[in-house]
Amino acid sequence: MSLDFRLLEEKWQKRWSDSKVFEADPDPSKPKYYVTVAYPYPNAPQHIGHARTYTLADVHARYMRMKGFNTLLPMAFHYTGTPILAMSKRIASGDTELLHIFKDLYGVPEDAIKTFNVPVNIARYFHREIKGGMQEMGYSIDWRREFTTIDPSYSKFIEWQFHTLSSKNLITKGAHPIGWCPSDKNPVGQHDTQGDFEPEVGEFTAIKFDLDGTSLPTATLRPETIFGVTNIWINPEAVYVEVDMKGERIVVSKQASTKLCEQMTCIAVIRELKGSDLAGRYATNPISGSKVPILPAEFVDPDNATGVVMSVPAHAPYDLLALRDIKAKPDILSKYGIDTGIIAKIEPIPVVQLSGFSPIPAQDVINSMKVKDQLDPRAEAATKELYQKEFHTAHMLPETGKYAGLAVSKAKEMVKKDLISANKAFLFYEILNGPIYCRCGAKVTVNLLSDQWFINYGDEGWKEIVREHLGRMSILPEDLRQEFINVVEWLREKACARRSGLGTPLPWDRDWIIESLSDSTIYMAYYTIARILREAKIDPSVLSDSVFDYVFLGRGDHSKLGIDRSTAEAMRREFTYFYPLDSRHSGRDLVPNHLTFFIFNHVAIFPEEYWPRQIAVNGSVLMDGKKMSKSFGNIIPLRKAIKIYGADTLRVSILSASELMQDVDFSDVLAKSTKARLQEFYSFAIQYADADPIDVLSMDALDHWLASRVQKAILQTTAAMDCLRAREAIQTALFALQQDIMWYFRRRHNCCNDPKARGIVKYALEKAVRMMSPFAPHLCEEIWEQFGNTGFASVAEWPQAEASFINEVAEISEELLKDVVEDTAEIVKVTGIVPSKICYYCAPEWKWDIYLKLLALLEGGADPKTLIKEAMKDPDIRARGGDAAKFIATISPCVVSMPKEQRRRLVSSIKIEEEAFLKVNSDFLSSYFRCPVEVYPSDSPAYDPKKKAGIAVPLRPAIYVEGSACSE
RNA sequence: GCGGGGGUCGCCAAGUCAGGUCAAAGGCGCGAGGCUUAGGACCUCGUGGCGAAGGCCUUCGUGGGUUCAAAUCCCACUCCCCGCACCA
Repeated sequence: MSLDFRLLEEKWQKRWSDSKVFEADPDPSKPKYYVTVAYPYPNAPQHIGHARTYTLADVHARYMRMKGFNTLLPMAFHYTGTPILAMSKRIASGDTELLHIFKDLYGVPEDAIKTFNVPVNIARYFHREIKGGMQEMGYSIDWRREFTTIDPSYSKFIEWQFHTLSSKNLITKGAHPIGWCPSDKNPVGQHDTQGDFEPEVGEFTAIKFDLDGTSLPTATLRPETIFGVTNIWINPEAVYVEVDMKGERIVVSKQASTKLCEQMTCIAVIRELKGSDLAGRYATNPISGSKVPILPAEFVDPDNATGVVMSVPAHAPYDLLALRDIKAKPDILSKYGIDTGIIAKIEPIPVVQLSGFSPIPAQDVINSMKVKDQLDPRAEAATKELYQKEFHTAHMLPETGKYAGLAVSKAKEMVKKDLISANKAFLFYEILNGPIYCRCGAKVTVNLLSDQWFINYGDEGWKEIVREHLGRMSILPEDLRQEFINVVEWLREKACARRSGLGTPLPWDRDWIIESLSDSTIYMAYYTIARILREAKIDPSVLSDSVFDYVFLGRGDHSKLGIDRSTAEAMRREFTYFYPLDSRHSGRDLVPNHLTFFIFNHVAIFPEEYWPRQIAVNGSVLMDGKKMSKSFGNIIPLRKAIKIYGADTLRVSILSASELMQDVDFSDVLAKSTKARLQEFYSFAIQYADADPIDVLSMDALDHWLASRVQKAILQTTAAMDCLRAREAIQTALFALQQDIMWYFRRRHNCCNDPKARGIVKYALEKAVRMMSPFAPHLCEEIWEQFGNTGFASVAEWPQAEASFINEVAEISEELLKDVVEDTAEIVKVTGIVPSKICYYCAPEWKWDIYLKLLALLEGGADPKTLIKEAMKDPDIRARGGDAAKFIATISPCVVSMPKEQRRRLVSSIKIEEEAFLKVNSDFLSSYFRCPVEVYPSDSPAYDPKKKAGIAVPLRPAIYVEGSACSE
């Protein structure tokens, strides 16, 4: 009886859509719940990794809907940004690698690709693709509110956002270095480079050493070591130029002069000279005034920074090595006509004190890492290691004047600042992980954008409000709260606009496009009005700031907005009904940026009552234990996965494989076994479709047990759902409950034709179907319908535990029976006896009295150490004498180690009538072990050949197994 | 370096916040049996060691400590993953 999941899914998706069950409108008579999830960037199809976040959000929305909330889950598409532009360009230029990805990996049809030379067509194509996937997954989205971030109305909304931020002085302007293609005259991000390398920009301090009236800027990452300079290095074979920089003469490598042009204006080359022309001359240290020689060194790369390096042999392994090399081969000097005597005088000058090292730490590192010479690759590693250590732990020596005693990390900043303000240095930016090439083939350089716009997340007043609100927000999982707090602390100014890309132009400087992390922080508010804007056919041009002020801030007079009054009021109603956002869902990679910006922008723009309530974050998905990536070829597009496994299977697999923040390891076996489970659940459930309703009056102890277990499952599942522990919810609602039902079956001798039993099983299944409905909605709708219900399971009421069905005595008794079965089976197994008769001996009254007394003592807070003494104070127990003492001694360890909850249950329940209970169920035991079963009181057993009765303990009857030992 | 997450009995993975039902759920894999001409599917049992009576012994990254009791709490150490931005 194989079930066609796809057919079933289509059936229910159509019905949901036809009946508009997931369309939410304001309804003041019902409480609302508003869930959003980060909208997708449509430059590729989604894969099962994306599905995790969206499925969890959907499950959450579905759960809240069943709990009676008027729940809204909308979706939109984030067209903003540059990657789509870059892709379009690559397609237009016939890039075969990308064509291959589109065609073979993503399955994009040929004629669609033909349109991809227009960037927005890529977005439109994948938009449709992603949306199709979401619909096929059965997400309960209100599609009427869909939009894209390049819709003109959305742009007006973003303009309003930026005007509002600006009016609160949260937008600043400044200089910002970025990776740059000198040929395209455009910034380059990772997606613009050959091999997808993210350009890393490093900041060098170029310190100006005076050279007979011109200056020689030595570029360094460690300006604080200026005190230890013994000489300057240049590459003797490289070409240097003397240039005019803002009226000042400087000498740098030829390559550096080109780069300086990108980083500042007014560079004019005056003359070229060879590196060797500089060698042997002296330059003046701008801080100490001492003169140091300029020496040739091969390791100096003219294409790195200024091509001039200051030598600090005490702390820089390269410098020490170069000096050593030169000393070993003084003829290098004579080759360039330099007096070989000058190097003899050069001695390293220590600048910082690094504990655990000699005054010349560079020497220590060279020795320990066995670096040969300046061209040895280990020199690089040695430099890194020493720099790390010094930066974080070393302190400046007394010889460094005002910087003495400062930590290197502090001193570095101070020296840099002081030198720059004294015009003795300037900043020079360089690509650190270069060379990196733009896709056009040009080498990426650094450009200093002087008029960059920022959102000032470093604003202390703003941070304070964010901190305070964050403290009130719910963060799921709670473990992530600290990370959010940290992010708020180190957030600084964030560049918020770019020169290119899709998106909204900055309203006051239209050469800039607002970048994607800045135009996606408050759009959850836009969903509340998107439908109205479309339905009322509002012309975007009338969406002035005052309209948004009215709708979102309740400011202004609606008669002067320039739009229809009823429309304005409808938008305001919609916003005030659904806002604040109750839960924001996203993957954990967005914690340090989007999710935090989201809080920042909300508290800056909206009134306090509309600030977000909760953030829910989930981990990612691995494929067969490996990260999904194009190069591994292990990405399964979502729609393909749906075709293979079905939506419900995917939903349950992804959410049941691990808890919230852990990575899920998806695999074919996981999906297949999940599918089998769901299939089994379905086939099992429909067998009970026509069962009678539960008949409370005729329920026996076992029925009460199952009914009680159902209530426990409801309680536990609900608690798990409340903190989005989807895995636990599925485990409980599906697997645990199923196990209980299976046990019930065995107890009924696998025969459930009895209408009464069928009724109770259906009752349990009906609860399970409701609880599974958020996870496997299509399958549950199908069962729900076959169970004879009208309406959708998707909006059925979430089950509530019925207190009258909770029956601790039934549960304790049933546990007793399971324990008895288990213990008996253990004995049979270990002894190898083939049982011909089994006898059980139940503990006598007096043991129960003591047992319960001990439990009560512990419950009353007695110290486990003195429990025995405490118990012996009791006159009734003393009266029993030795037997009692012996009994207490045997059971006290197990009484003491009993979990609190169990102890409480036993103390508060009425006593279990073991003997009667086992006698009633001796048929079951007898058929289980295929032999006669007898139950006796242990104080007067009618048959006890091996004298076992004495060891009986409450809830642990003594067992005697009689039979022939198996000879093997 | 800073910040965050993690290391559990073949693999995946619960359990840790609130110490005790924890030799430690569940899934996968593996082994035995049942069912089948066989395979698959399915069902039952087993899957740290020992055990002819329900027990005992050794385990939760490593080493200490607290406690009647530690996978769980405290301290130290170690290894792995991720982020440190202008990029979605």
